[in-house]
Amino acid sequence: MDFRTQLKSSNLSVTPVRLAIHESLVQKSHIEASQIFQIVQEKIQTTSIQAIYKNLNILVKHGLIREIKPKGMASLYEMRVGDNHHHLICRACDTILDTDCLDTAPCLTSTNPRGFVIDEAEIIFWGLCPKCQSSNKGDSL
Amino acid sequence: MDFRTQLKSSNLSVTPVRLAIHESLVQKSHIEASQIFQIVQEKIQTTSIQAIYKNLNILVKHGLIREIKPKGMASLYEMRVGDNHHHLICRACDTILDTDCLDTAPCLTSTNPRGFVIDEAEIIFWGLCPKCQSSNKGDSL
DNA sequence: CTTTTTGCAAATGATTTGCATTAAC
DNA sequence: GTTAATGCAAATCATTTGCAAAAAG
Repeated sequence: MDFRTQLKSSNLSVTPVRLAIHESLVQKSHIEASQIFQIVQEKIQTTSIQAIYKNLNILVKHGLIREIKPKGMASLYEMRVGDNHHHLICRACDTILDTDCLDTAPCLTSTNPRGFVIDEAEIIFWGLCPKCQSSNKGDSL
Repeated sequence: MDFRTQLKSSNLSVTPVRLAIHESLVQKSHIEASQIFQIVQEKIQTTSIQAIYKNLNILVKHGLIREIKPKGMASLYEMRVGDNHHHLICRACDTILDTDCLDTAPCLTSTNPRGFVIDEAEIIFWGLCPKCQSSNKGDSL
């Protein structure tokens, strides 16, 4: 499904800024808001970093883009969502690579995907705790 | 090894602020700097949030505490380090639970640890990429 | 007595909010 | 026309930096 259609499906307006954000993320994955702003600005000189942030938040909320927040870095954004892929980050140069799920539990085995020497595997599971499942708290998300 | 000893092993001074930070993290895990500040302040009224941050950074760097940075939240700190445990976060109430590594690859199976209904498993592998292994970049870390 | 840490003030960086103008539907 | 998005300004929040005074070794 193309991005315009995705926007419409989420009842979001198709605007030049949103299309430009999409383009920037197709061009380069795992980039932060300020970098997106720079790329969008080339097309739309009058845009603002605040509009970028507002849109990124909206797009994340509607599941059109994904946000990752590695410790020590600003939030990074990417187009790939809901495909259970993960990230390899180099401590030295901040290079970020996508990696599909490994067959063996990655927190136990220091397997060596893409030539990385891994010293830490950090996993966060997002969901609803037992209490919030039974209450209505989950509904508003 | 007790915390004073750990500090000395890392050539760090044993100071009241550091001991109070340690106490606060023993008291409650996965708390952010401002919460640590509040707890430390009860003991040491004259302390400052900046001293807390400086110490947290130092302690993280020396591996005495661990930092986690879930998207949408401030950095959280905990005493458990180097034991390959991971985190379950409730989207609704922000409850955070520790979880040991699962036997099956958690990104593939939406297993249900601790009663959580998991909708996303986010993994970040930290390490050195092939290029930085061969250069001297990794040495300074 | 030398080095490290602290407390304070100020700065920075990332991100959010409010509101009037403008563009999408 | 009505609703949603934009651009701008200002505010907020998390975090860092610089420096002189105080505490630790």
